[in-house]
Amino acid sequence: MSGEVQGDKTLQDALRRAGLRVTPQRMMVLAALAAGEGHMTADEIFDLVRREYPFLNRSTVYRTLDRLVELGLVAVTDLGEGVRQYELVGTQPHHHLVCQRCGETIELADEVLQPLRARLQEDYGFAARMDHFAIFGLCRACQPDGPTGG
Amino acid sequence: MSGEVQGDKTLQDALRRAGLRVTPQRMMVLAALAAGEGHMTADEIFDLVRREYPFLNRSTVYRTLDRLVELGLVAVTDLGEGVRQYELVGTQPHHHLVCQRCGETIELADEVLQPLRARLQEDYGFAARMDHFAIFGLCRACQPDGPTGG
DNA sequence: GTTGCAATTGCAACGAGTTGCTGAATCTAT
DNA sequence: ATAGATTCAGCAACTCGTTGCAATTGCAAC
Repeated sequence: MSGEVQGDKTLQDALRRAGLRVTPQRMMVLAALAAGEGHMTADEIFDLVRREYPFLNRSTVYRTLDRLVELGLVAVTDLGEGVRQYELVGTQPHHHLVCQRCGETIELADEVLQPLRARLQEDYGFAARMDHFAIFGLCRACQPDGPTGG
Repeated sequence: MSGEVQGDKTLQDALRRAGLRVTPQRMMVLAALAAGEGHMTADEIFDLVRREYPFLNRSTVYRTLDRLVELGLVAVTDLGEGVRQYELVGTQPHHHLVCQRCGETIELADEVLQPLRARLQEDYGFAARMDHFAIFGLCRACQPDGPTGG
């Protein structure tokens, strides 16, 4: 990842504005996230960065990801696979319905969550951060027989 | 066992109906869940059961809890504390808003999630299992431009 | 009561993620 | 460019949770 990725500067600024230091490790984690399309696990990021910088430590990756999530630059999601998925925020937000039986995941448009988000803000004064959400349950095929069936 | 709890029979039946065996370990895990009020971690359950039955293994607790969750008898929630919370389903379902900054948790009535649940069923044919949900974000006090200014 | 078989347990080893500590690096001010 | 203050990286050890395997147990049929 020796190439400057579009947005590097922006991400650097975001770190600075939050009072965080800009370190090579952080930039490399960010670059890895930008290089990968969609979700990445911490380990995928770890491996990708280590191709160029083999001294990076696992805990650094995790700590960096935690900071980025706090900042709202990165979204974490537990899709129930035993590993968390990380993703740069900034693209179109989307979410997932995960079937607990067959494992299928259905993509969910963000607008479906808007009413809930609005209500939480109004009634509870709570700013829900649902950048990349996972909702568990049963997909159509795995449901017993619908509401009327048995 | 000294821990006969109201509902033991019902829970036994539920296991049987699901084709699962009724084992002392399972009943003890269930009894522990019934004894504890509200959420319990796997370790709390483990410790509680081991007071009477010191030979119980950790993995048995986890596997039992997994089965119970599959059956819908128990709800798991990750409140972001690094440990999962388990709770017997059957009481009034409730959920939590968790502030990522100060850690405060606000209880959320189940009815707030009904519209979302209904829409997921209608539009996606997906039966969301939200027994005990955690939604992360920022509470009123921790929001940059809150009512009292930032 | 005994038998047979599948489900379940315990064990040990593993994988993901976290934490306290110390030396190193970043940033600010000069 | 340098010094000082403070954050951050790397390490190692730890916790929570999972998994493969062999021995055991629950349950139903005899």
